[in-house]
Amino acid sequence: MVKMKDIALTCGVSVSTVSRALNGQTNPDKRKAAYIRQKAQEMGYAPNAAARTLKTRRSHNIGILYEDRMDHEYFSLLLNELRASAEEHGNDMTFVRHSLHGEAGNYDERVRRRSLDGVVVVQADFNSADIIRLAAGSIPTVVIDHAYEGCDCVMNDNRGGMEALVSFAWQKGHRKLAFVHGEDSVVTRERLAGFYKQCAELGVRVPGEYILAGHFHNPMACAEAVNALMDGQDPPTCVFCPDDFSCIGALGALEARRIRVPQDVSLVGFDGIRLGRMMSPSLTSYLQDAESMARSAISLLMDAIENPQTHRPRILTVAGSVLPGETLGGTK
Amino acid sequence: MVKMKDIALTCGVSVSTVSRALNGQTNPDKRKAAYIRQKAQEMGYAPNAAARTLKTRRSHNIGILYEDRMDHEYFSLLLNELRASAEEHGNDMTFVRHSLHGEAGNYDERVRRRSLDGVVVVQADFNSADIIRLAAGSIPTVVIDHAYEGCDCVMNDNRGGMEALVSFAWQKGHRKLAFVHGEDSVVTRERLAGFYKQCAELGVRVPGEYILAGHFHNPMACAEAVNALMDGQDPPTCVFCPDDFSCIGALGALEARRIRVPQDVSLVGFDGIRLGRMMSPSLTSYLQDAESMARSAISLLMDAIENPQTHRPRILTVAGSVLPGETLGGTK
DNA sequence: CCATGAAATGCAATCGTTTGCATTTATACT
DNA sequence: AGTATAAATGCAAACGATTGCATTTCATGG
Repeated sequence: MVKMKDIALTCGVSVSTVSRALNGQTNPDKRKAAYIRQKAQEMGYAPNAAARTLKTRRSHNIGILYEDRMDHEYFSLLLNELRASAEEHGNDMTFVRHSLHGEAGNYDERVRRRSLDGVVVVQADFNSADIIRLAAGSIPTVVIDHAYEGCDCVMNDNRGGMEALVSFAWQKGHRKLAFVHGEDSVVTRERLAGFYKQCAELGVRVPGEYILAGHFHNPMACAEAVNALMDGQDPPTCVFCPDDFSCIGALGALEARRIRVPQDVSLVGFDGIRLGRMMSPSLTSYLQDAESMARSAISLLMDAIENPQTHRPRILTVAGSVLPGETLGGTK
Repeated sequence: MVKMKDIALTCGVSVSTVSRALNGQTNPDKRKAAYIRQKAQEMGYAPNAAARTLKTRRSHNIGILYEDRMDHEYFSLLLNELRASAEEHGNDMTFVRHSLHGEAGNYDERVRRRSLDGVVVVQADFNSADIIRLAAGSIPTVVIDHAYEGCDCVMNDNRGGMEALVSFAWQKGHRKLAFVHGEDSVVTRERLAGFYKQCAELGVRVPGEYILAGHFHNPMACAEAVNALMDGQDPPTCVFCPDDFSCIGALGALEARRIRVPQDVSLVGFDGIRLGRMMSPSLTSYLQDAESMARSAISLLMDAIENPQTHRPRILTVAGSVLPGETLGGTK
């Protein structure tokens, strides 16, 4: 493994000079610096990140906290954009371990151990003491799709998205709107708020039995909820699902009952996954702008890392867009 | 940031003793070691990975090389299982950067820079000189779904899977089997081999026009190919697609032509994505055993890392299973 | 030609661990 | 009790970079 010392030897200069030449300092004069850089290149030099981190206390490596399985397209996309954005800022991306040999996690400890410059919390149990401690601590942290007091957050515009979807359904003539929502969380509360607000705005009455608790990313739970809705006295004409994946469960449930979508009942998802556009009937959904969210998150994080004294935590909301599809039709 | 020196001071011992106590060496006697460990815990000590890496040349961090977007469920699953498996072996997982500030990648250099103990190549341009250099180099590397001479590889049983699918369709009465395959690669060649072999075995004639080149994970390309097949003189009764996602494109194309699936034409995918089971008609597919593949890959990698002298590269094949679905029906 | 100041360079300490070797302390045996 | 032996401990040198400070080099102007 070639190191600065080797380069110094070959070039007949000191290690300090090599360091300064390679790091683009002003000191070594241009010709010599260029020469050193060329030699370094030729010799296949790669700076040792561990040594650099040890000395400078900057690892140029950011942590990604992702507890769940990575089979949710929205999160996969987010993850990918985060990585791309991190790379653009010259950072690597390391997963922060959840558990090690079965023992539960102490995220703060793991981040310090690897000298990570900051962390993006993509998906986690937001009520766990461990995450809360991390968010409240002094390590630069950006949380996605959850809001903590005094911590940087980037959220999809769940409220606005829901409002837009409700309006969209209303324009198509729907007046009986049901909402199967996901687990209690900031996301769910925002969507509920948007749903209620827009219904109120449009003068749509929402009977209590039209609001059901389901689960995110769980087609079976959504199917059950839809069955319950259809068994009710006065079934809705349009059902909003927790997400696209769940929506597909709803689709299956309706089909099993010989209820046609969208002729008899319309369905609306959330996320805007690619498959939703390909399948038939295509899903009506809300496309979250994962790329924009990721860029914002990394921007916030970089600012927190580079300007720790002036940085003030912010909560950013990123708008998406309604994605029209065949599951939402007009009413008779 | 509390370090060994601080613990040493509080405990009235030397740094070496702290180090040995914490690393479970035999040296310090049990009582003292326990005391030191307890103090360390109390003081919130986290070992500095950078320092340790610098000294020991082991980072306990493995690289993941993933060039493409992470929106392919099979790869997402694989990635997740790799991470879980890596963690079980006490390793973190860091993405190996693809490009930095636009400049193309030199993977070898990036791996050395971070002192990564090894790399898992999940998805990459297997023909690029850069990947080939990495696979041929001395850094422990495991490649997934591609075969390099003298390098550890873990492959899904593409050949066997294809054979099983062909048999399955044959049992259902299909005799006109078409295959839209993905980009040229080891995976595609294996699947083609399996397809031809099993057809030959069963005495099924395969006209040249039944074999079409498509693309992986590209529903539109697959739809086009299926259209071409249907426009032919003697359309097949069953079409094998490059993967489930593409298969959905085929489904759409057939629907657009008012060809019913599976009554008129059957479809078969590959991957076994979860959505395929939820949607309607559900997809007939081949479920790749991502968990098993990931575990094998990490096992191989750990062996290569820990026993560099005795380790001999191997090519492992992991079998999956046929996933019956509604897109494959019997023939009249 | 020499004094002067700026630019270039090198020296050496440091970051937090690990570890071989020397030294101290404890243990056991005669 | 004295000695041989083993266990425990500490010292100090790495690992590969960065950087403040001292020193050298060099160009410039008087």
